[in-house]
Amino acid sequence: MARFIDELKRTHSCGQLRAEHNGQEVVLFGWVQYYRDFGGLRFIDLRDRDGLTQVVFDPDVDAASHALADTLRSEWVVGVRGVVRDRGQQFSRKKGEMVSAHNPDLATGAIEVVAREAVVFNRAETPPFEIEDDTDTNEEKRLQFRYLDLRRPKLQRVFRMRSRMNLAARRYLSEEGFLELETPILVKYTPGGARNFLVPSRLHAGKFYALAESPQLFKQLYMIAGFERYYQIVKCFRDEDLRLDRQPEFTQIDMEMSFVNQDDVFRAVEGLLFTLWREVFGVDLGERYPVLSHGGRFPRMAFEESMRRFGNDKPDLRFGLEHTDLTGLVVAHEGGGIALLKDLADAYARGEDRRELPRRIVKAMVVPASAALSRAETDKLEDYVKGMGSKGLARARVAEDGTWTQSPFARTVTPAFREAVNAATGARGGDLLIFQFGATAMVHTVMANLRLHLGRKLGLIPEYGTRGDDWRFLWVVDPPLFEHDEKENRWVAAHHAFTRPHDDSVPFLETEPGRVLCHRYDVVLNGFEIGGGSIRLHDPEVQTRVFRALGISDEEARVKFGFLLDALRYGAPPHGGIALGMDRLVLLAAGAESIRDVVAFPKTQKGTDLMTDAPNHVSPEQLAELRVRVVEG
RNA sequence: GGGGUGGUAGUUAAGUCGGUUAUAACGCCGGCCUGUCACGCCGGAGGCCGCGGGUUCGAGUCCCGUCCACCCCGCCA
Repeated sequence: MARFIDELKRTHSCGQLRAEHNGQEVVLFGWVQYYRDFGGLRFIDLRDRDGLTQVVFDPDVDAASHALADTLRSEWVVGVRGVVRDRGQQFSRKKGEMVSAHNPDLATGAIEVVAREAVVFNRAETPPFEIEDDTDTNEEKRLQFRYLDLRRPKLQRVFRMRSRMNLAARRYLSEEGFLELETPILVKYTPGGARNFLVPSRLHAGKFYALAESPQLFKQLYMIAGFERYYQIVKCFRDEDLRLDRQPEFTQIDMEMSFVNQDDVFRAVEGLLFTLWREVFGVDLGERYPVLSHGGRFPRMAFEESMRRFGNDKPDLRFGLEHTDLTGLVVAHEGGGIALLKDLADAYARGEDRRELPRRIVKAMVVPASAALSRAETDKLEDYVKGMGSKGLARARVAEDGTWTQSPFARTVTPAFREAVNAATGARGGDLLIFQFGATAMVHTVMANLRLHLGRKLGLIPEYGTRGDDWRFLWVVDPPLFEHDEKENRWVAAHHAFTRPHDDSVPFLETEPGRVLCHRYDVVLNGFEIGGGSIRLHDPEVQTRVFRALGISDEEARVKFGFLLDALRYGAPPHGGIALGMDRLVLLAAGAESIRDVVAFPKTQKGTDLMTDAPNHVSPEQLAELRVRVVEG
């Protein structure tokens, strides 16, 4: 029977001991963080998930453990029995006088544990990098040794936060009458939306399951089944390209409610987010977000306004640098003397482009004079936007008298158009105007990214994370139900095909699909979409018309969504819901740099796991059993 | 699929106009040290310069290709 662990049980954690424990005998287990060897006297800092405690090995107290301490190295796993002692005053050889031996930088810095007995549970190879918070080791190496990276207190805090968040969410939702219900992960493939990962079926050669991209259809079936309020903290899978805030598998706090409208969903989500921020992050959002006149908490912005002012549907409201849409001015001034814009104005004049559904637009942004961007810097911005499909970055420096200099437009622009642009954008002397024109989506993408890029560059927002408690929540509401696919020249569902259109939009379903708005909503925080959902379409008649607008035949609809269409015919309650991105919530709350910092075992941007080397090849025998053949590409 | 950034001891970086022995810090190993706390001091080991090809008398450095990681576009809520 082993002395430590079996007989000597851990009495305290390494973050626990204080002066009040002076004189107690304790048993600590942990990892060697640092060792400081004076020959005669040896110190180690012992680390467990709670903190660090200094252990001193004194030959006059116990010669055996003092000798053992000579062998200790970083990350060895050890147990210590010893006595807590106030560090008191000690003679400092460096300073030549008596000084306090307390370490104010350490929570346990008032005390130390004098070892009476020690054991090495396990030695450790020299780790490939040091286990400390301010590591500069690159992420590739840290992901390869993720289990070591996860030892760093910084990451330990993130995953404790995740754990508390799970608990707080479950408690809140349970108290609000939501039932935690499970949904399948192996599901039927349904086309549209995100790509699914496919799983070959051994029992049905040549057939495949899909990994659920979300529990969407099943949570609706729970509503039809009469459970009224559902939630689940659930993994979802999407086989799409990755980004800073996207992993191929990720976690959602998924919710669905019956007999509710949009306001009801908003209130439930606001309540949840208030709870999480209060209980997990210690922030009272009530100070910034009192109850508003509509009964909700967070401000709301129409999708159209968000696109117009910020160029995307997830605006970061922490700073300005808003966009101005100049399309109307350009048309009114017939290009304003600028050859590049004349063509666009003419297209509108001929009716090829329409204001309701513009294929091409012109936008501008004012960079304040205080930014003092140099020519070299704006040239770099031009390279940056070209990477996003832009042809260039036209700009104009506004002089005190309102004229433009340093601009390809300066020579030909009409004074009237110039003044109109200055007025519309609010540009003043010294400011720099930045223009984008061309395909709508490209202009929005470029301008939205430029805004964020400049916001960071000018220090209006930090490179990542949040300064102080600057949490800016927003509901983005009323987006169009359909998007126009330019390549295939047809309408496609902007979200999924079961989103409820606005009642006053329904008449446009057949005539002008682009004008149909819907009860879809995203909750946005500091430029991240942290959740999205919709009120679902439960009226079979309108559902049929939506499918028709999408060019989906009844037959096709039956093949794709038959089970849900059937279910909707058997008495579906009005219902709606939302899914919150758990990883993104933690990313923001923890002030992390990337989603990989808040996922325990994340994939790289190419979807590989550097630690396990997934995905990998499998044997021909396995493939044969699945009746799958790999084709060389 | 496209654009950009990076890859040099275990780790992080420097490496000039192509030039002969590729530097530094931390870490590691050995030694000394009874009050340190990122201890200190002395000594030492450690390199496929991502990989492949080319140019050259000579390549970490120039050229071509390729792999890996990251950021972005497309894609994706």
